[in-house]
Amino acid sequence: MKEKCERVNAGQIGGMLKKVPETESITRMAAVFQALQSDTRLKILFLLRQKEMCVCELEQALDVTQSAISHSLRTLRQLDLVRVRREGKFTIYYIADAHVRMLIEMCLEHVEEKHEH
Amino acid sequence: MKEKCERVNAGQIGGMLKKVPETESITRMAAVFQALQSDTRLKILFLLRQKEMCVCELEQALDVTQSAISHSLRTLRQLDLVRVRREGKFTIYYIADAHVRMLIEMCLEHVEEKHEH
DNA sequence: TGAATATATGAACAACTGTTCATATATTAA
DNA sequence: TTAATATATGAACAGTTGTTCATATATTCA
Repeated sequence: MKEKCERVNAGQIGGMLKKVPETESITRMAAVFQALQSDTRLKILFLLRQKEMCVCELEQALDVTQSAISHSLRTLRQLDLVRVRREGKFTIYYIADAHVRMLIEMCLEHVEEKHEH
Repeated sequence: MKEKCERVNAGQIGGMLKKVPETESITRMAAVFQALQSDTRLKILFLLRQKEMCVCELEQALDVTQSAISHSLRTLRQLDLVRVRREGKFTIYYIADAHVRMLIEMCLEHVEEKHEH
């Protein structure tokens, strides 16, 4: 650690660093936000927020290939942002939990608020 | 639109699509999540959550160059996730608003919950 | 069984991102 | 003024991502 700026209080900063989540959590969070960073995946979540859906329904709703949707769903699934249920030959996807709903709603509020004036 | 899967109800899907935020909002959200997807920027936010800080303090706390921090801060600033205030020769950064705090807290809860069992 | 439908996966490529290095600008103090 | 400190910016490169295409697997129904 270099001691440069007069505002720096090394002890205080040390204390603050302890309150930053551990690297593993940060990396996991980065992965979650990274999954939420694609237009396609966001649209999928805003659809699933209204009703659980199978892949073909999503395919009908979105303007990308079935392959792209499937890849997107896998990403969301791996981070437990959506969950799956088999129903005969259909695979039904749905939003995992309230956190996920909150995340996209908070973010939507944030971006819409900024453009109202 | 192709009409394939027997579960698809084109009318219903049309109605659901209307409730998906408009493309501009989605794109803006994607940009916000994209900004939150980097370890460095997340650490910055978890530090700023505790106390507003100048760039050198962040430099002291994080293990990246001043340039990298400055670039990261610009990204966060452009999306109104953090705001700036000049104080003499220092530039003080702070979390923009409650939405941002919520976003990182929701995500942290999500990832920590998943690893407790 | 076999054909049809539904979904998943791997490869490949263009596009994008984060970092560092080098340098520019802004502010203060001398 | 000039020197020192604080911050910002542009270029460039390695690494990562999202999509499509081609193909594989799984389930149902005849």
